[in-house]
Amino acid sequence: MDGVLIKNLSSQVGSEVTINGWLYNRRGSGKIQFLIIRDGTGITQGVLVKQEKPDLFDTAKKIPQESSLRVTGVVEENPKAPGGYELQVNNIEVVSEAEHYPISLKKHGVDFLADRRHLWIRTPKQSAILRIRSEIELAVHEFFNQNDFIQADAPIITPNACEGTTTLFEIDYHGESAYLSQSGQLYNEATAMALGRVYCFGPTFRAEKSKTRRHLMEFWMIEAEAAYFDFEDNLKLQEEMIYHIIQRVLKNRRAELEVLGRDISKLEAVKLPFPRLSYTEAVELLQNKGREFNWGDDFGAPDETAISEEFDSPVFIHRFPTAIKAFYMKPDPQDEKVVLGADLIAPEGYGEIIGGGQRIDDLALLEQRLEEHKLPKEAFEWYLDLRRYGSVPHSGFGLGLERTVAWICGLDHVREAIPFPRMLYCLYP
RNA sequence: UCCGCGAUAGCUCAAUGGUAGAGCAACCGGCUGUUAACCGGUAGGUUGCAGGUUCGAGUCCUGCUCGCGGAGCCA
Repeated sequence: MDGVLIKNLSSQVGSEVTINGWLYNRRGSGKIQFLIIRDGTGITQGVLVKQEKPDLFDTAKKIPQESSLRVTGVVEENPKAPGGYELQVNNIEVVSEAEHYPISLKKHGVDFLADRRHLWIRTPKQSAILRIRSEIELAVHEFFNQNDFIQADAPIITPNACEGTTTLFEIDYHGESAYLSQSGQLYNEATAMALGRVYCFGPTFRAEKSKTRRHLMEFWMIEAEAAYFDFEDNLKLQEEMIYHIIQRVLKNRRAELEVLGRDISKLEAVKLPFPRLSYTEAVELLQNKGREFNWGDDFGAPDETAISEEFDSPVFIHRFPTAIKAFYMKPDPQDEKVVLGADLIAPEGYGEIIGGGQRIDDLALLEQRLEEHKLPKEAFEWYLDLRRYGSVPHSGFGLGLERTVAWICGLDHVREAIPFPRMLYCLYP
């Protein structure tokens, strides 16, 4: 259909255009009214003066909130208008008159809005978040493409657990037990041995009964894996990717960040290289801040927040005790008590957004680890093959998309970082 | 699974154990540049469910249901 996007109105001043959109709100008096119109790219207003077009004025006055309409008018610049431009309306075609809309523009609670998520996403803040999410996804693809990574997606339905420890969603696979993927990493290691540098991007499922602002049952993860990448290569890749994402969002989605009221200076403060803290140094930092923490414990959310407070950029915590990390993590040759793994902690208390590290490339050690973790060796035979046939040093990581979106947008809960969040006991809509 | 908090009009919230109320939304009317517009009026209730205490319970007690926040686990 013919039409101009609201975001492009600035180039149409003086000409008559049609906007295909929805009626977001209406303001005005008995003699003049302002139709607030949204189209997914932005918000503008149509102006109607009763004296000039009495019939159209009365018709417009009766159009209910969220009706779909095509508004034709002449574009004018006006600093009072949302977005700086407005339409002197000449015609309105109501595409579909809406029933009484359940979401008013006033204050609502989260429960109420979450139950109507399919409508909530029409509001300026929610749609701004989803536009930023899309920008982040584009930035990721662009970054990997520029760095010679091939997208090779991992399966969603898997025969066994990758790490074996977390709870999985079980499904009936034609009479056989199967599970929804909780990580594509093991498959990434296989594709990396085929393609060199790979990444996968898709939904991931965790059935843990987690009930916090950082957890979803279904979330999207970007996982990269590269052959002949050592631990340091991997950290460098991660920080450059995050930096690239931030720069692209700052460049292309500044207006959306402003809609969200995000403190943009916090994002501009992110600088390369990111600080690196060994686990042991992080423990000392926590102890110096007066927190009770013993070497060998894993960090809780409040610990991560306490560490991130010390830095403007995301901070790497590396070389964790072997006992608290996954079976495939490569031990540090300098100190066998720790592994070459690192978490990236986002600033402002947003917690871990990346987990990654160098993988064990030695067959015997990997077999020993599977035994120690009491994992069924048969299920991992194909994975062990990767060490039998041309094993190489390799490293990778996984980035949680929703946590990244929440951090960049300054959200207080990851549920707003995805169009339709799947949370504990929350499966609708 | 554990700890804490909550459930009153469509929504957001009030109401010492003593007649359930306001703002917004809806509906009617007014207003010539609005910015979650504003002003006047109308209508709107099995106070989450089931028991109990009391002359009297939205309010106190017990159980249940649902929701929220946090912990653990993790991205």
